[in-house]
Amino acid sequence: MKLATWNVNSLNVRLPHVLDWLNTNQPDALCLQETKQEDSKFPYEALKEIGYNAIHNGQKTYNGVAILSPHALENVQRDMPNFADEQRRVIAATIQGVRVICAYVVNGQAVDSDKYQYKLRWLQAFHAWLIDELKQHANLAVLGDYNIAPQDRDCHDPAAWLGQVLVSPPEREAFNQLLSLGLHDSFRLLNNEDGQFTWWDYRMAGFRRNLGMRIDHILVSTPLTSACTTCVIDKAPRKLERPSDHTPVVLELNV
DNA sequence: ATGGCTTATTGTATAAGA
Repeated sequence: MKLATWNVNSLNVRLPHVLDWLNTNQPDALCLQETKQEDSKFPYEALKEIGYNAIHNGQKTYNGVAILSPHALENVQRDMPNFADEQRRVIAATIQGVRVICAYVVNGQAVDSDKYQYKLRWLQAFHAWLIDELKQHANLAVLGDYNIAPQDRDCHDPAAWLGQVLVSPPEREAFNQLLSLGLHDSFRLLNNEDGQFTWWDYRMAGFRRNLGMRIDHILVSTPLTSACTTCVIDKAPRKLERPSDHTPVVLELNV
């Protein structure tokens, strides 16, 4: 089974890249974030033409998450049941016996902002909800844009970013609290290299200079860890014309 | 040097992302 996550920064703009990537990589599930469109605009037909079913939890302009799969998407959940939120950031489904959660975690903007407080509250609710999900699903994968670089080696310049949003201690603590539930950063199960990033700023030639952050993650429950075979960051889509600022993370499992 | 790009909006500048 191949699972992937990709913040596309507008599915309307990125649809050609997504269709090409699906055709080339043939994942069993692709989780998208920042579709930035209402459900009525979602390209169900174009995806169906290449053999992909889709579920979407969208809104105009901001946020929006989707799961694409050639298989049946069962037991679909939109939004966290324990957290009333206007922002469409969560969708989940069971695919071939694996519970797949797609999440777009709050950015937080700046540590002294209301959005940062919302981010911490959101992560607290996410933690509580994942306790329930883990009780129900032994095989659980939580994919998405976490907007947290877990360690200094996941940031191109820890000194410049010290204490800032994406790396601040409370955010990292919230991430570690998710790991404490019995979830595992699949990339770090299989790759110990520094300087491995999933997002690069559009400005300052960030990608060319590898000025990035590793903020997109695939967490897996303990029963899935021994099944993980490879986890790679696919930088190819970031090199295309008019790319998303994020690039896909891809996990292969023997299930 | 708090910007640099990119996206969406019913816009002609602003907000947001990270």
